[in-house]
Amino acid sequence: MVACPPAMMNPQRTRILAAVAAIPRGRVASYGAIAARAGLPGRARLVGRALREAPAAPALPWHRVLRADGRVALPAGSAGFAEQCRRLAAEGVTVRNGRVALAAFGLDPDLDRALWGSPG
DNA sequence: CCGATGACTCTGC
DNA sequence: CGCAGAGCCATCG
Repeated sequence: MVACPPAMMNPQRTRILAAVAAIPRGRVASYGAIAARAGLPGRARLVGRALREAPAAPALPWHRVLRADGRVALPAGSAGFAEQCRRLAAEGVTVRNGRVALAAFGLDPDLDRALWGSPG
């Protein structure tokens, strides 16, 4: 029998999920930003893995996580893609052709720095 | 240990 | 805007 699925509570993943959960409603953030906020700079892929293997968190606003260019990371046409666009729209986030204007809905670097206390 | 894969990102053309 | 290459790191065979 399998000891334990890879979905075990890891400190790293916990931080990632926490960073995702910290995204304000109606706003979006990139994988890289989440990774950085989770203390894992350069591990954007890890964020994707965490989200992919973290369906155990129904309250997790995973739909607020987009790629660095504001596009939905999921393949267009997939269930997840539609779901993400739907949830974003429900929060007032304008999704245009599977893409979100980070300039309008993305977290401002300056404001982010002020709120999160990142070194500047 | 090595090669392949992936909800990533940056740079160059 | 699109495509290709390289860098990145964790997981799997």
